[in-house]
Amino acid sequence: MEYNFLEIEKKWQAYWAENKTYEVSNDSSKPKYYVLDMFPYPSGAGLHVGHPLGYIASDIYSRYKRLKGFNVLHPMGYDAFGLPAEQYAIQTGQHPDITTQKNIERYRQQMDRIGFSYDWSREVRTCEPGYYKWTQWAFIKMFEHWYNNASQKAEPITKLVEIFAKEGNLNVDAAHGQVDEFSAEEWASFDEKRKSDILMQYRIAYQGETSVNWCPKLGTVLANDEVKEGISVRGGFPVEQKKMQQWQLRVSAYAERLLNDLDSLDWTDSLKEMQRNWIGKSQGAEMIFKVINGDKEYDMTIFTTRADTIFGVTFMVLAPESDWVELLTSPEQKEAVDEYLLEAKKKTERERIAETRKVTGVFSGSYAINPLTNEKVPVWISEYVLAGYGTGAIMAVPAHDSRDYAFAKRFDLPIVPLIEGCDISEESFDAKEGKMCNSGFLNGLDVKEAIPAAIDYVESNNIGKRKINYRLRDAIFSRQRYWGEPFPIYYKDGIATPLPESELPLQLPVVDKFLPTESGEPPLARAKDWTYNGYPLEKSTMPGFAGSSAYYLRYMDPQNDTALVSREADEYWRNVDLYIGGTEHATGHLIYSRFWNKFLYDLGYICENEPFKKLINQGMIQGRSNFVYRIKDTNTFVSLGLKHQYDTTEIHVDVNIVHNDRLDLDAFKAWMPEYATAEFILEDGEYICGYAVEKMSKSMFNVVNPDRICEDYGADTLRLYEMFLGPLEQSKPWDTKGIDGVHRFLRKFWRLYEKDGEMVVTDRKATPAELKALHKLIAKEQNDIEHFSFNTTVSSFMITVNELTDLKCDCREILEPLAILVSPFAPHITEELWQQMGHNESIAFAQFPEYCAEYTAENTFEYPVSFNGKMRFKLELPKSMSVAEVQEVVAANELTQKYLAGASIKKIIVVPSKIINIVC
RNA sequence: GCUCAGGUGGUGGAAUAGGUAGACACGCAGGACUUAAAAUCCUGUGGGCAGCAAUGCCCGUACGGGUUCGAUUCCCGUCCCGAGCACCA
Repeated sequence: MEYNFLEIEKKWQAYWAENKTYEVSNDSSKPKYYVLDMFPYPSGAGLHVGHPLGYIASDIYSRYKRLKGFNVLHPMGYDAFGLPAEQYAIQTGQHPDITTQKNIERYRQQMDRIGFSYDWSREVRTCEPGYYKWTQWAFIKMFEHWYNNASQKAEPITKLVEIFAKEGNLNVDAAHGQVDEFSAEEWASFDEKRKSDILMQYRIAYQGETSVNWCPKLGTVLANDEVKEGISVRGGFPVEQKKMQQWQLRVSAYAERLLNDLDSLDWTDSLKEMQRNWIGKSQGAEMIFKVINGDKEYDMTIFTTRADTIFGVTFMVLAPESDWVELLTSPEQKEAVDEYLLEAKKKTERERIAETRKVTGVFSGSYAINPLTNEKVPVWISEYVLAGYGTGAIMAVPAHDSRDYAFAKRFDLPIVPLIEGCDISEESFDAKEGKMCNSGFLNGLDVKEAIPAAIDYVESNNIGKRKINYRLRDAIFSRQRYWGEPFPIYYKDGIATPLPESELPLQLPVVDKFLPTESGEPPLARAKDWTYNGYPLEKSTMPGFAGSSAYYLRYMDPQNDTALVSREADEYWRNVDLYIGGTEHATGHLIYSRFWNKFLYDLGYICENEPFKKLINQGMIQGRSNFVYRIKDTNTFVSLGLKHQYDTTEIHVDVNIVHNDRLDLDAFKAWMPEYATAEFILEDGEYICGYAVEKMSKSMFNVVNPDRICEDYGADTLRLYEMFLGPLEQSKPWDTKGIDGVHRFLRKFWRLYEKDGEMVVTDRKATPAELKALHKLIAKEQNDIEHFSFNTTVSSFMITVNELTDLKCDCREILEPLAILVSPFAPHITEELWQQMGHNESIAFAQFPEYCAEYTAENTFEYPVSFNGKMRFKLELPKSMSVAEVQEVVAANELTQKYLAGASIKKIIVVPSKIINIVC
């Protein structure tokens, strides 16, 4: 019987579904292991071969862990709220729920076909009320808590109110927004609205005016990680800065913990580094400068990491959006400043980035007094200072900061060097090294000593204090969209109030259209009676990352309608042991999830401080596009090797009608009507296509659908081939060139068990050579899988099967464990073989550990013998021999004498089971 | 500009704590079976030199140095590709 993968795979997929083979219990005496994939957004295009890469790897690991005796939680679900479904709804009027359900169905079919061992009884969908109830619940909890810097955790807002009533806010060390100091008496005198406004500045989920990334084309605001180079990640539309009232999450309160706890995680260094950069901790000092506009005087605070350069300050710079601009613009300069601000405002974020190196600015007309030298320096306004970082104002030290230097050169401002012997004629000297000069009491100190010395001085003279700044911003949490979680918030006399928990979930209302209203309100304003007890409900919805921030907790206990996750379920599963997904979430989802997890941890709802212990970033699978070359103004196509003889146009051709870069001519003619009459200039009777590695996308005609691979080769071949392609973490183009080799392996594997249509598995004793082949594989496979080196594991399978074929192996003693070893990679074929051998219980795979223990390893080793590092011959010796014994044997060996050729041995280096080197 | 990860045959890639570089697979070439093809199987396949031959020798992991009996692996410098951040004071 031939290896009939279509029949086999259909049979076992049905069997697994019917027997609920992969459902997993929360109640088990086995140790737990939690393997998670980043759940997909179900897009209309379906899965392409790139998507399953990580899923196949996690499935292999899950199956492996089950074999090793773990109770494995391996769930899957859908990140179902999102922009594409809504954009589609706007265009077609089709409710996003309908398209989403349809896409999910398609995804499920595609995933089932690959033979994943997910426990589908635990599936979650972020757009279902039963799920988003808990997203809303968490939001209310964040609304009802504040972050206490003293205890380094979230605490109930009711406790804060008690403190305010007792002693005001003077001694409260909290993460907060703009608030003035007040006493207990003052607090008592405030009205409800004022109290509510103040508390809002402390809440972890809070509402406030902020400069946001506004995307006019999408009609919504976006988070920083949803914008790349001034363009929206989804859709690719320009983004501008706009001040708006928005819900936000005080992620910045957790900056220090998010940073510190990275050390405890088993993530790649590059990913941790990305998060460290995103959090962007910098230590420095805040300093107060007196600023004078005509006869008015103010104290202005700036932030610097280089307090030591205070003697070199020759001007100050404000961000154009800074509140100081209005206060410090002199009447004479008003016109020039207004003009500059207008220019700056007109530019989109993208233009500002593009003009990064173009120096612009305007003099405000005011002056600042250097608190150490009492020198008077001008205050300028320039785009190169960012409003959102530090205080939006800086002291400029052109000698030792490249940006200040460029500005000083452009506007002809003085430059005062502060480090002995530094050359600042061409560029600033930014390095933190050298001896200070021109710096009063700091003279002679090394820069590294001068920084703390300067800050000490500033602190003891009350002109500033030590300060740590983070680049991490609070997450903007409102979206002016329809297809997202509604906020469980209503406005009672203008005061934002959470719904009672019993009212959750607050379901997404019915609307007639999905566009914003004519007056610019979000789509929810179209809903009839969008109120609670007669009070208006919040009209914006939550962003995409809301639903994905805690989904891994929900899988632990997906049907629970009284808690996000029960205490028992959480204490059993704890957190994700292995998380596999793309690196594109490094500064989005992976920060928000860690924040969300830490918040719930602070409140005692869950027992682990970090959500994802180990994380692996699978590489992207790129497309491999093919090209044909049309001779200009004809319908004739010339093969790659001959195209230089003609003037041609390069045209993308569907990779599905190209095999090993050879074009299928008939399929090409049938592909599009305009090519029906195409003519070809061939080389050696074939049309050779050009190729390029590009992103896999419809427009490049390079999308390869996994269904098609399953159809032609089978799911097991697809699984093996995706792993064989190269290291998991590496990005690589999809190229079907090698898939035949992998498919050939599976057929060889099949033939090991079956000859001439019959199962040939005997009960004879295995030979030493057969046992050796198997043991090599067992040792290699365990080590490789633990290191996620799946590509080399597949190679080892091939080697072993080749060896056993040569040995004409037919004994159960070898073939039974071999099937088990291959099963995580190719589960369908191994189940079938297992069954045909007479083992009906597929669950018998659990015997794996016994098989490993039963066999002992080889006890001799073939040493390469080198002379001064050059390998000469091999020598087989028992592993149990001591180094001294080996040295003796080697010295006496006749081949040694031959290669010595009269020279004398200086020493013999023996590395057990590695090498023998003779130094002579 | 800063940070991180890389650079190995015609191709994808192996080499686990510094120990036989190129496993395995693709491709290519030759052969077996066949009327023929497909499928399958076998052999060869980094470069150079010598030899009828088995075989032997030399060079080779981006480039230049260093440490070592021995370096793809460790250290220093240069070049090149990729990713992330990008006026963060």
